Amino acid sequence: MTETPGYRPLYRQVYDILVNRVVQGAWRPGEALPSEQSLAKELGVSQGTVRKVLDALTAEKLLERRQGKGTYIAEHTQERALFRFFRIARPGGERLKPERAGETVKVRAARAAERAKLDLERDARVVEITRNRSIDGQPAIHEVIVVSAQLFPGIEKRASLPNTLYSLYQTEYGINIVSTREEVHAELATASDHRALGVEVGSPILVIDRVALSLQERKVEWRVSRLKSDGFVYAVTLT
Amino acid sequence: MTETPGYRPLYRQVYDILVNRVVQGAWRPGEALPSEQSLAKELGVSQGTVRKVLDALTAEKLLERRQGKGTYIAEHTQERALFRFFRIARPGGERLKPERAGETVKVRAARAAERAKLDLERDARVVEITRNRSIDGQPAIHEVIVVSAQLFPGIEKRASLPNTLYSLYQTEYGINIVSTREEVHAELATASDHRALGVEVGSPILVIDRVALSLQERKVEWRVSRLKSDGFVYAVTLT
DNA sequence: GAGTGGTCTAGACCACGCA
DNA sequence: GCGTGGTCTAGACCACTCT
Repeated sequence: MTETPGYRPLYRQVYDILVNRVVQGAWRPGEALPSEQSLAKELGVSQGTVRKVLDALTAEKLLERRQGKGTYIAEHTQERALFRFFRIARPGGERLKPERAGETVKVRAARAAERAKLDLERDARVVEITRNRSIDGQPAIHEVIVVSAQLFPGIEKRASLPNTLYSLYQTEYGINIVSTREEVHAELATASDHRALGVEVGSPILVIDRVALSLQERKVEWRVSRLKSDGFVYAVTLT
Repeated sequence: MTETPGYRPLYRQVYDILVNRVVQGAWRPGEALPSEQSLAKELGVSQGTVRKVLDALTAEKLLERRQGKGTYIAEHTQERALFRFFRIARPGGERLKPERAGETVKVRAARAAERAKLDLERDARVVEITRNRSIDGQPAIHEVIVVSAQLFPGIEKRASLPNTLYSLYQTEYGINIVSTREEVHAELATASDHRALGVEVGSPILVIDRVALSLQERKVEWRVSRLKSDGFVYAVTLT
């Protein structure tokens, strides 16, 4: 995948060092990094080189920079995580916030499809979270979320899971979700959709199949969301 | 929308100057810009400042830089335009290329919905392009594309339109499409879908509603694509 | 070898946040 | 007033392309 470097720019090395530190939890979410000057001195490079790396990491939304204050580990707060990866809106563009409306959690052996999606070992176990979500008080989304039980030990014993799981992954397990790959298609509502969403059997349903990737490109979560299609759209801006 | 600058960094001014030149067609797609040094001298700034701007424009995919050669206006080639904004794939991720399979073009008065979507005047006229597309020889997509007749004079008289309209917009009309806003939802196939796509009435259809924006954030094109849903997905990576 | 973009440095000054 | 990030400069050297 990655080609032979042959030549490895300084800022690339600095980049790897800093990413490693972040991954290893050298700083907690929300915590400030050392200043450009001190990082530069410590790593033996110029401030400009450190700056280039910090800017790149900021563009990747791993860090946040505030003039006059410092550079911080980006936090997957409820708000931010929600709007970064939650793409459901009203036709025309109005952003929506889903509320939670029922959830079940269980641990079981991984199925073949799950092992394939998440690159799991043959005897791996997974945590399955099933949740229904409402928008404006109406049932709208039914989600099945699958993660490796090994990666998230004890997650099934938590009393309540946050609305945005990604902030939990980050703060409790040190796993940063930085990107997702989604595939969207249309289906007809089944009897189970009728029970979960209150739609008629045979009405159109939008199905969103998402794999969430961590900073190290590891496949961390598989999530299939079934969305009632009248009054909602899946909205994306491509650039 | 835009706030008062109050303070306007040099590189911002240089950015605006260069974007204006590109928009005004100072260089043709594929053509090389002057070197960093000569731009710096001409604009009275340092090479580093010019570089920052050129890097930013490269990130926006408006320019391409090649070490040892120069900086070029990015071309919306068939290949690149296709893969940049065409998000249809096989489940699992395999990218697809659509073939054209029938097209009609007409000019008519804009409807209210079209005026709203494209910010058109009350008496505006539009060009409507209806096309069917096949994938692997099977009808798969039905598209209705609407653009302002004023923005694209004579486009309806062209003998044949390219597979990717965006390269035509760029080379013949100097309009660069840099982003799109898409809304995806599910519907049931109608009789017209049955005729165009060969699917049964009542089967699930993925509908993609896209507005394409030019460099100046102008709404240039409205496109509604109806996609047969078995065997195809709308695939996107969020970061 | 000449010319281009790519990396890196050292140092200056500006804008911002805070004590 | 101090420390932070943000902008800008001038100059050096490296890597790549073409002649």
